[in-house]
Amino acid sequence: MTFNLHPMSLIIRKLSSYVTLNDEDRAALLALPHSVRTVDAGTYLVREGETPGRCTVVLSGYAYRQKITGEGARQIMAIHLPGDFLDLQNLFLELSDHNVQALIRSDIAFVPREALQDMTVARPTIARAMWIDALVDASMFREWIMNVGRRDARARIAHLLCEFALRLQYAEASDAEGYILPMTQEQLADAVGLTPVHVNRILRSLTTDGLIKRERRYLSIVDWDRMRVVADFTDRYLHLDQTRPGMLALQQRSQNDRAAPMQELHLDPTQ
Amino acid sequence: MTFNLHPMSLIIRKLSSYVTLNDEDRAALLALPHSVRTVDAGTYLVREGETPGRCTVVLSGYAYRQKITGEGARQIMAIHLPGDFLDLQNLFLELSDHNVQALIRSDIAFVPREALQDMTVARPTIARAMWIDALVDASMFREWIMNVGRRDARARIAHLLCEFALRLQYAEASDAEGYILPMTQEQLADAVGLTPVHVNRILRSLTTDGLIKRERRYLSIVDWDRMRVVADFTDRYLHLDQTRPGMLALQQRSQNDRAAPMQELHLDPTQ
DNA sequence: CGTAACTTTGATTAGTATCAAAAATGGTGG
DNA sequence: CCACCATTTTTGATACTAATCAAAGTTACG
Repeated sequence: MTFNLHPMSLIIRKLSSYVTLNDEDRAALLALPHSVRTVDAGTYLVREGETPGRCTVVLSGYAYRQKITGEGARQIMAIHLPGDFLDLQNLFLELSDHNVQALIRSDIAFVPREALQDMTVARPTIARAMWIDALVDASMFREWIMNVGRRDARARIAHLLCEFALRLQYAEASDAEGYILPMTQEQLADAVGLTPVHVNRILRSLTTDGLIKRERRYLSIVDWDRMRVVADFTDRYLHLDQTRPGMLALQQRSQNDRAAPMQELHLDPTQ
Repeated sequence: MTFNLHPMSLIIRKLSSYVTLNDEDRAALLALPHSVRTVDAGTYLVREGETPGRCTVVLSGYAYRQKITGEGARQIMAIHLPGDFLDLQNLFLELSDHNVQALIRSDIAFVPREALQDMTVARPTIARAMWIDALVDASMFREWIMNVGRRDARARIAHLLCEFALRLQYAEASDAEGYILPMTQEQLADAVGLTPVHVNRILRSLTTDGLIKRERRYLSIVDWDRMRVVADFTDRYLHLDQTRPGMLALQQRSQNDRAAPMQELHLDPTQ
């Protein structure tokens, strides 16, 4: 899978989902200095403890954020799709607190950090969009804390599968039927805080229960209604409802097809 | 515990830990419209699904971020200390994806959301500081994902206790000996993804093993060296190393006293 | 000083991890 | 195009951590 478009067009598309860019904004983005490289699966894009001198953007493929505990256990904290910025999380922090790796062979754009930092001053609208992007990432981190902290194995895995389906659909990187799950079961396990063996068993149980279908790595969610319940999935945390010129149609569709209102929570925890 | 200083001075102090504010920046902050209110424990400061019309800052007391699963289980995703902004996470997002509540009776400052948004355009340095603050929050979220996903019960709890100790010390809200743990064991459980019963057992085992000491809610870490190992704790994710005029002394001290170098990880996960 | 909230303890169960190994898949070079 | 090897997925048997259920102490508070 090689990348043909102008790399910055993907970024423009992404930022346009958060704010309305004017011509100058677009011109500034197109003028950003950058290089593009194809990297193999596993290539480190950012390393814990280092000061990234550049910001990276996924053009094609996937990347993931990861840390290793003192015991050697790995926790995956995020998966990134084409169009995602990888280093807004580090843009203003001296030392990276986690690793970022390519999940599969991917095309990556590299932009000098200073160029982006300068842009945050020169072009407030772009700054705002990048800020929003970082906030949405943070929201996903919060949901993952909940996923791993308070849902059982079945719900955790189902939740991750739902999240992928929706994000890929929004990124227009999947057909309506399903998608190619880009991760091994071991990586899945590290994303949901389980063992690979257990992930395997749950995946099959989801399959035999008629919630999902799998052929090789191709996965489709067969019964969205039941799946949403099992996964305890609501898409609010993805913040897909921001101003998205030109994406409203898609948004509508997804809301009808799959995001039918779950009954509202009105729990009032004692404190 | 009532709050006597000018509310904005706390914010200035906080932001100064990330950037160098000039007189105009300080003046702009002091001129921010705001109100102060004392709220009881449990008071909701932000509700999931709502659009917060104001940004809140903890002046005294504590606040926490929280979500409830469909099954009714609560996950606490962050604890905030005096000086922390609560709504930078929502500043540019339409609907809040989580709840924020006061942990104990607290003094809270409310700033109109637009006033802060305007400031991000008018005063880039302040914008940058607020952005950094949000990024540090995100870093803490990542660490919590790892805590809850890949550490066992003992390490999880120990880690949280270490985090508190360090953050409180930096906020100069604790003496050198220890601190008042502001949470019930049930809340602790919800922060680390365990049951209160199990938290209780682990706390005692940490006590009998001579790692911590407890009198009522007052907690002190007796053996930092062993505690750091048990907790798998490193403070990098707190990003206390940003430019901090006037706080270098404290930082030095903490590095000598408690943050002695752990042996570096050089694990190279297969991918 | 009485009551609600919180902490502590015990006994049992459930959910995942661990260990081990076989089957399937994917890629590579001959 | 096939044989081979590494990786990934699947399965089984057992161990263990943490959850659950239940209830007694303890502390905080009006």
